[in-house]
Amino acid sequence: MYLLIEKTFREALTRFIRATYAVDVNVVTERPPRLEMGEIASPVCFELAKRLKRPPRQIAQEIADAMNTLAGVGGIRGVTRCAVAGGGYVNAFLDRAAFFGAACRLAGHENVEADADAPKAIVEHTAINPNKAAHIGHLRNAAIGDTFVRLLRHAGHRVEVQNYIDNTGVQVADVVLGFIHLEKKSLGEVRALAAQSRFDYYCWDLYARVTQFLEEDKTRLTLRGQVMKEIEEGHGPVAEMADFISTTILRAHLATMDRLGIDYDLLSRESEVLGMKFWDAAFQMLKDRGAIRLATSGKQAGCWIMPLGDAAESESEAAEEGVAEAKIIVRSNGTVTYVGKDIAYHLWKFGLLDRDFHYARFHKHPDGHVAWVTTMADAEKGAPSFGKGHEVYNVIDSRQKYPQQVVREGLRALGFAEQADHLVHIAYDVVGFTPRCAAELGYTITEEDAKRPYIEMSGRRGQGVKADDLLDEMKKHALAEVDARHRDFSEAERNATAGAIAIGALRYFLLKYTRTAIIAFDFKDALSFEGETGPYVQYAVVRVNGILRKGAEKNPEFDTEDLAQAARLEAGKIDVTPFLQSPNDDIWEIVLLAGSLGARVEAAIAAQEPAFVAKYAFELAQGFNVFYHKHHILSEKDAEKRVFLLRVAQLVKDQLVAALALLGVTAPEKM
RNA sequence: GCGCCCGUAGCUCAGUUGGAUAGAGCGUCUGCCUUCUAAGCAGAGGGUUGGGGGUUCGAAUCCCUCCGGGCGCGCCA
Repeated sequence: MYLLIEKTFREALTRFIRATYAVDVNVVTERPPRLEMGEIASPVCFELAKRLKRPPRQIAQEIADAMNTLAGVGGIRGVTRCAVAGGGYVNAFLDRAAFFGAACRLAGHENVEADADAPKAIVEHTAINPNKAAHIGHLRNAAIGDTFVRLLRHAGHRVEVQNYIDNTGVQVADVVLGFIHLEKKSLGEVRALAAQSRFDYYCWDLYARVTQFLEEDKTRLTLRGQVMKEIEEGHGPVAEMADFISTTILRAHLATMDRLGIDYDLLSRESEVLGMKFWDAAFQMLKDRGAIRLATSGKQAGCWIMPLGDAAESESEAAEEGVAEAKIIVRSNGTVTYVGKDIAYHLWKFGLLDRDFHYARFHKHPDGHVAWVTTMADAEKGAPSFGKGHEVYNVIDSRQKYPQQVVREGLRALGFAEQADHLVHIAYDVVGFTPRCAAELGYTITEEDAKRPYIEMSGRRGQGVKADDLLDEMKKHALAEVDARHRDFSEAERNATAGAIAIGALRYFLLKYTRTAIIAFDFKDALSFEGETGPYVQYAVVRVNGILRKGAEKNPEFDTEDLAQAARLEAGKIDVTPFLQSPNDDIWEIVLLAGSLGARVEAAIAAQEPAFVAKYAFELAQGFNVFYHKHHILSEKDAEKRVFLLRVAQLVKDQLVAALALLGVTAPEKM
């Protein structure tokens, strides 16, 4: 609601300024520091003052006067008047009653449905190597990605969610190596093991052992080389074991993500990127379009290289100095590098490659949604049209920034400038431990590590908090709290409530930090259900539930009267203006905030920053708690005010539920 | 060496394209449950926005410089 009025106000200012002063300025708006100064402010006159060489206040007065005439005849919908403030701000005051009515009508229906033929956004996230259990660093990736998907869908975008599975890389090979050389297990024995234990946890430990095994004696790396070669050939017992491991662990990852409500449309696997020869097609394109060239001298002789940035202009100098300024795409032995494969894959994502995968159904999410997988086998019928994205968002940690840039440059070099501009890297920083937390978990840390602000999680070394362990721990914690409060709950209620709280706490914890913040994980922070946490927000919803429930239960005699009053309120027969102008504006404050979800979602999408929405949910819950303590709804004597307060509570609840849904969190009925 | 990110209250972090008096949470201290759930609320205390310059009517935000921390730059994936 706020978003709409803000936009209208901005447009009115822009039009007026262009018509009157014949200048084009970017009109920005913001919230004034205090409500009595209005709800929208624009500092545009400071900029105009410079250009017109006139005092800002004078211009502001002219604009405000003009806007008032406009507003008076309904020129700016939702705005009652404008005024000059401070040194030259133009402030707008909203029609509070109209805002309230519109916000109530819109609440819960703000999301726009996407057209089936609208441009598609592809979001890739999660992408965990399928050789060990997921840890909370992986969870941060998935939570950011999943929330971003929800934001895009809320705003009416068509979205396809992909999870890239590197099932042929060293990480899987290392676990295969572990089973064969350290444990001397056959495929049959590995299968049996997987059937009777948590396979992803088992591999977690084995992977760490393999890492150590290889570090102890570098000559053992030849074993890895052998395993990788056999995996790449795609048949034989080693390849079969690799496939079994990666597939089993992928299922474990999906089960973990299902606990958090994270869905995928497509699981695209490296094995098919290789098997379908995407690279061959891309290689031809790169050569045809002159994006890469064969180096004939210097260190990179024999490699196919892609000049980068400045190197493109000064390549001869670089060659003379023997400096490697270009990115190697194909090695001198003819094998393709990681970026090469990634360029090929991104050509497919944008629908620029004349090849496609075969698809098969792989997994059914709890909500019934089917995740498809790429396959070398015959295609199953009924697959949606995958790929051909208009925009591509990759949620990958910030260390991958350089390779992502190279892929973008590759697209540009191929002449796909528009696609290159539409390839967005949603970078986030890692999750580490506080040194204290690492020590608690029993990891040996050096003295140097102890002084660091955080210690990195490492699947390779087997150091990390496993996602399922943390979720279990949080649920246990939540269950204890539920038990202490609600002895009357059934077993099913206890579980459902504790589960919702655990997910709320975990997802909020992962999303409240902005992407550039390094999360130093500590159980104390993560397990907290007080203050700026998911449960705090859920609790506000529960409070509204309580009011609505009690209102109906305890006062049946109220009921008929309130129903009649509520009907009058919806019909606009009750003048709510006095309620929204109470001496200190406190009710208006919460109504205004409740009507601002759309504006926050837009900002979150523009900045690709899910934390904005988490922050909003917390602020709204906080605002409600203040309102809740100040206005006792059910004991309010004035029937008109009572139904009004009740409607405000309902409005806040609707918006809290909507904001939580964007974060992938639900609120229980009671907690 | 080159490039990117970060430095804000005791701790952990916000601060939307430069805007009005820099905000939360945690922790500390003081109050509030016989009225809708205290997973809550009210209040107190806590700041040279790493230092120094500059641009601007206006800087936590932009530029320069220094200090401190992190990451990336491979014929690894």
